[in-house]
Amino acid sequence: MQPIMSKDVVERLSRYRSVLLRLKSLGFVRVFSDNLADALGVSASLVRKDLGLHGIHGVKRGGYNIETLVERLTEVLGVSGMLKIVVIGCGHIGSALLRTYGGKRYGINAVAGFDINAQIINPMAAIPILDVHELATYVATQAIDVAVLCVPEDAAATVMEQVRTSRIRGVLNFTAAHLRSDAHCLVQPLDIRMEIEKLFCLVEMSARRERAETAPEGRERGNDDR
Amino acid sequence: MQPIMSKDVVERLSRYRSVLLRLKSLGFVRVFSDNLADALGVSASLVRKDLGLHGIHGVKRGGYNIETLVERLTEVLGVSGMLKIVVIGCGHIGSALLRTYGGKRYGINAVAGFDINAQIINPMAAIPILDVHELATYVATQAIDVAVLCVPEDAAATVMEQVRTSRIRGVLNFTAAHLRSDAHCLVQPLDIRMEIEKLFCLVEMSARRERAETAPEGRERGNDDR
DNA sequence: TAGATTGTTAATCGATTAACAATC
DNA sequence: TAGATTGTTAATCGATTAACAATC
Repeated sequence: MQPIMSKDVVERLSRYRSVLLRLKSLGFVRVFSDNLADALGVSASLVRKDLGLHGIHGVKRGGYNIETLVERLTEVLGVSGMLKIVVIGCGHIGSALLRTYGGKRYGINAVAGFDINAQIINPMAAIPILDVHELATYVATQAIDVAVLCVPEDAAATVMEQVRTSRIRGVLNFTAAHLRSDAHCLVQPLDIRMEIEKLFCLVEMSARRERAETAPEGRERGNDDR
Repeated sequence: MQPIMSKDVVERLSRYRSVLLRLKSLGFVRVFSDNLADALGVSASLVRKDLGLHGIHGVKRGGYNIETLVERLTEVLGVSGMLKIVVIGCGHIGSALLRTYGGKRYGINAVAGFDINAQIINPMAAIPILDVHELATYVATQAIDVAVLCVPEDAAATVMEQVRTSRIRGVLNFTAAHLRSDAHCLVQPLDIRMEIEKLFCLVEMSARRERAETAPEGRERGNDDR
């Protein structure tokens, strides 16, 4: 009933769901595989396969009911209810995430921050900021499964050791450090610097391609790119 | 000489480079395809192919020279020098990015922020925060190619229209809005909420799998997951 | 020389799409 | 009914890996 999903499939199901929530809020009731395919830039076959493989079926000629489709996707993805997270490292990015997701918005609830800087530790705040040493205890009592890691790169490995001894099962790693997943804890990298770099690279490449297309067909140095 | 790269290839080349910079800083001089393969979790064949396809060659038995490898990758990726960006939308996340990347750290230089809120506009600050209406003029005179979009989701489409009329060629989209790339401007999504959601989903799935493995072999409801 | 690593081809693998019968 | 859309199979495509000759 629950086939093992690749990251790509999780990504697509999550995007289907996001698109469907929008359609629903616009008052739409039904959707066709074609519509979802257009929205994601994939083929309609793939949409139907993605859904069918998870036991989600439409009706021939009538498409899919958005309401039930969202329900089923939420179930399959396991993202019903508030997703509770803690933020480890309350610097610029960490604090921003606490403020953004501290308000139970977007289905996510950042319930606490952790840091080593005594100056910013404040257990009495609406969203408490605690000492990292209390992490294991806190996540155990509060049943937290997922943490967002925003500490300085140098500190990442050490902090990650502490995370591994806790009940945390998933880490979104905002640091540039290479942290490995293990059987107990899944680490997902999200390196903003690298994303910016990749973007520059893709932009530069598309510029090169344009130049190549605009340029006359004549052979030039290094034109043997085949 | 410059084959068209898929996003996956760009991602890998960028990661090779990042790993190599670390090795270099540790005093390493040579690296084998095996090493890079281990670091990224791919095969050594793929590493050699990735490099070879871009005219980067090692020596049999001697591996690759890290120094020249980094140079060549930097060149191929087009990420030499400071990468100048502007940040559009200076809320929690936007401000955090300005502060993090405003200091020419990490090879990235956030040179200005843009917002519509008159209260936070401050053209005299070290990193000026300007009115969004000045965006086109600013990026034209300062030769900015890439922007990071951190406005509220509702505002994203409108702001993106303004971005499209500017010289901006690449946008890192932190909003949840679905913004399309076009021939002129490449939009790269980075939806933190969705990343957190995906992480929860992957964690949940790995938990399910464990339960399935631990559980006795006996047939149960929904055990026909094949 | 013997051993190790690259460069490159052929094989494999998985993901995606095309196509079409089933059917609403 | 005719037309449209699903569900599903077979075909395609691209990416990755295995394997090995070349060679340092």
